[in-house]
Amino acid sequence: MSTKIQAVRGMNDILPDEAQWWQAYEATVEAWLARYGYRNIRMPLVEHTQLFRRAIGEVTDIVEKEMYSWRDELNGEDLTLRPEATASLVRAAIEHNLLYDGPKRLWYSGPMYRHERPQKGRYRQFHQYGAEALGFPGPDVDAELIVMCAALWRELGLTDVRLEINTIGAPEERARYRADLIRHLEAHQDALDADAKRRLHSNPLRVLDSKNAAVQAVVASAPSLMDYLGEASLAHFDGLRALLDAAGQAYVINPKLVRGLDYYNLTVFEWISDRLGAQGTVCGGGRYDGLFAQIGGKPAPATGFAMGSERLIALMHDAGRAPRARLPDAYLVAQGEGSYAYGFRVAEALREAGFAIVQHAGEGSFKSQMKKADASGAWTALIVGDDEMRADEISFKPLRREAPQVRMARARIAETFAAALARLRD
RNA sequence: GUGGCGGUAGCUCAAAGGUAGAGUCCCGGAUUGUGAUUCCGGUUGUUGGGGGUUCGAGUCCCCUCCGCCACCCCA
Repeated sequence: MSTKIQAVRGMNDILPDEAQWWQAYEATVEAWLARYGYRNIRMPLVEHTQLFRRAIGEVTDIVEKEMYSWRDELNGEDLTLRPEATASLVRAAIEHNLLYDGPKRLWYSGPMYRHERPQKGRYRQFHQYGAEALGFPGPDVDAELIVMCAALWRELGLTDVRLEINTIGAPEERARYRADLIRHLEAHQDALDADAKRRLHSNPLRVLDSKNAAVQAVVASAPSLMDYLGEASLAHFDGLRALLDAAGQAYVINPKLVRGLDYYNLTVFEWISDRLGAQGTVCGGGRYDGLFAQIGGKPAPATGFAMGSERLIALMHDAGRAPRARLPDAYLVAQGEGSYAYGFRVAEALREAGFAIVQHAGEGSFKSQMKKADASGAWTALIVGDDEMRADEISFKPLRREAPQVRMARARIAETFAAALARLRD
């Protein structure tokens, strides 16, 4: 038995080289959200288990077998690490009456937890950004959400992300369809696999997107949900399509797209990439007009999406747009009695002026300090030794351009340094 | 959760049952306080972990952990 402790399965460290990509991604996404008028909201990672059971649905895979749930022995509460954040966000909106003065556009981000078997693009702790438009009933906001995603993909440099949309109607329409679908599936029971049989009564719509060929044959002859939609549902869908068309946004209608969470109605959509293997969905969402009432709030229409950070960042890697790290403007090398303290005052003065300065710490010969200066990627080395201290000066040595080393007075070092650096970067 | 493939130095990978290696990285040196190129030298390690077979196991067997792929599911 090893005594070495490692990270929990499916929960990954994001090391500095990779974190650089995350920071570039996060900066882009958050600026983009702001441009569409979405405001940040932050919910806890832990919620009462009941919230997810009621919001997501008892017979979904998430609730049945993927939630990190436990009983808090200190007070007997049943708690769960959030598997998604829409339920939390709606809970918060109800709890704080956020819609009292009208609709809201909100975004969140952070880790989510699902106990699945890990795979590339699928982790037990994964990260999402989500945008939710609360209180807007019309297809215009559905279209806004979809079109804004397309803008983000462009900005992240991603091509080959395609859009699939569908409508799953109103709950009553879906109930009538569901009854007929069950009848149809029952009539062909012997062709169904174990999974389809299990879902036949609990969640028959999930049978539609089965990958089993025999099941698909049964599905092909099944009634279509589209034929059960009333005038209002059809108008909503037509409205969405008209807006997407007007925006020049290409899409495919996938009648089998039903999505895994129970709270959706009318519009559902997914953005999918073929470059990620089996975990190709990069963003998914839809309308959930019933959720507010479902978890005990005043009814309110709502629509939104969540996108997977790991998957999008994987696509950014694929697209090859490497983020540029901020390299130090100078690496400060010091040698001699009292040189560190002297150098530190110089470094602080430069940092106050906004420069990134790395000061050598610890042991190291002059030569090895210079090697570190080079390896740091810094534009320049600042050198402090006995000579410089005697003259109250600093030596300035360019590292990336052929240019002479010069001495600078410590007084007004920030201005002198700024001017010299600007000349170097010309 | 089911099935398949894999795990050797920080990284990328060799070693066909017989002394664990290469490249890279890192560290030190090449005449006093000057980096990157070059040259010389050095550490890379319980071969993921545990057990078994064998005179001998990185190599064969079992268990386990982790990763990857597919199913499943979704972000």
